[in-house]
Amino acid sequence: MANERVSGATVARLPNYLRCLIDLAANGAASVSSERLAELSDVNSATVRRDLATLGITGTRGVGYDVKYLVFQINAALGLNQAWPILVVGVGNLGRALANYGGLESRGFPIRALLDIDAALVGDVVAGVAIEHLDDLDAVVEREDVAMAVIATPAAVAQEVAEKLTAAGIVSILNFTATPISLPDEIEVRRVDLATELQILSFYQQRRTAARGGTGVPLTSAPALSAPS
Amino acid sequence: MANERVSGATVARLPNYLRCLIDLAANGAASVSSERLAELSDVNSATVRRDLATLGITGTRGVGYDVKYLVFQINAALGLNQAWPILVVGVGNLGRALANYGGLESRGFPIRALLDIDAALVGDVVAGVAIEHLDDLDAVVEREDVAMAVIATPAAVAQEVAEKLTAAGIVSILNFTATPISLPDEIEVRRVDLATELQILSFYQQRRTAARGGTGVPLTSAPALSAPS
DNA sequence: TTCTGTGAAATAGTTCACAGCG
DNA sequence: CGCTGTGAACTATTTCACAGAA
Repeated sequence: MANERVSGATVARLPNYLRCLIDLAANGAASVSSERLAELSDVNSATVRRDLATLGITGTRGVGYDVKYLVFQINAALGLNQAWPILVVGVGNLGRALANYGGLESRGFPIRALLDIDAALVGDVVAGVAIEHLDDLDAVVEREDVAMAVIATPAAVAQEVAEKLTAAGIVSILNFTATPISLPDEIEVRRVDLATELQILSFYQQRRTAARGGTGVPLTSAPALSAPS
Repeated sequence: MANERVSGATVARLPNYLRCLIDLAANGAASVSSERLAELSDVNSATVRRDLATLGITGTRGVGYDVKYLVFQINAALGLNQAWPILVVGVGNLGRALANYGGLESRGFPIRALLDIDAALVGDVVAGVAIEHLDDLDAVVEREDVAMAVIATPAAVAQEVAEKLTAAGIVSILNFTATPISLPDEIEVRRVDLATELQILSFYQQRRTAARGGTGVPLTSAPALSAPS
């Protein structure tokens, strides 16, 4: 296969390219220039060209890239030419939100199972999927042939759940809780945390406010620091 | 104020340091070495030292950093010495999940308002907050003095909602929909998209599978590409 | 002696700018 | 002629490694 070593930065941009390309295709565009795709994805056009070149994807000089081919190739690079069934552990509000959100199924990640430790929930059907008990994890993984899971439990049990998932054969985990989980290197984990995102926003917002002379916001400001030499 | 220019990479790590430090403090640790904090945060210790130095935070040679002081300083750097009230637009499953998730309130982001366009929802109370109509946005922003908002609507209306938020005076937005929104530079926006995260996981998973000789997974593999010279 | 603070080296990622293909 | 593909310059970020403070 053609891909050498694809940088993390490149990988992170691929889903965005894909989304833009799907829009373009829906609007009937047959080809697209790196310039245009760059504009839609909010990156530099050289970056687009280099990312694609890295994947071994080639365009036509003087014309651009074939939209359909590009979609196919990026899908292939991301491993999306097949659907990846997923399971969701934790059917609280968040788990339900995920189950009812059609965007996963439509983008190639059908939710095949919902698991919880609460026996009272077992058997309830959410978005067409019956909730099963976490104790049956092994059987579920085998039955549905899933390799990816989303953890939507309370943070306190995330690590424990992650270990069970790993033991059951899950190899990629999206952790939606506030605590990071640690697993062997061969398991791929990504964490998404709302509070983290808001805190980052807060940093920039605070800075902006400070730059404006601190109008309005009554910051309990830190004691002045002696700057290091 | 002591902060020169803090890199985005550094800012993104601060919430993680903070979480680790709060754990340490809860366990009674009075001081922490960069080595230990690095280990907990899964980064290199030199990175920790440099990040802190960038913020003007200084430790004690031979000892480490004072945990409580560090928490205070990072909080200050992130602008978290005050609470940032937020509002959530879109009270579907996701909006409800956010409203019921205590992790935001406890980390300094109390949800002060829930807005929706569906008149049938207006007046319902979710997690102690009454749903209001999006048309009343201006009044709500003024009344609650909020500067940050989370968009949890269907993707199709995200852009429109974002513009209304901006017009109403919101300056930081967390976009939880699949489509990016574009706004003037002075508005800070972050997008979190589930499918994007899963696609990134998929890339690494596919690669791992391929490396193992493709056992099991029946990938519709792309036609072999001629590698560029 | 331990652990910070930081020059300097190394690595990663972006962008320019242009030769050259279609 | 327009646009790709890519050397080479540039910028950002990480990491090493060590002088020096407590």
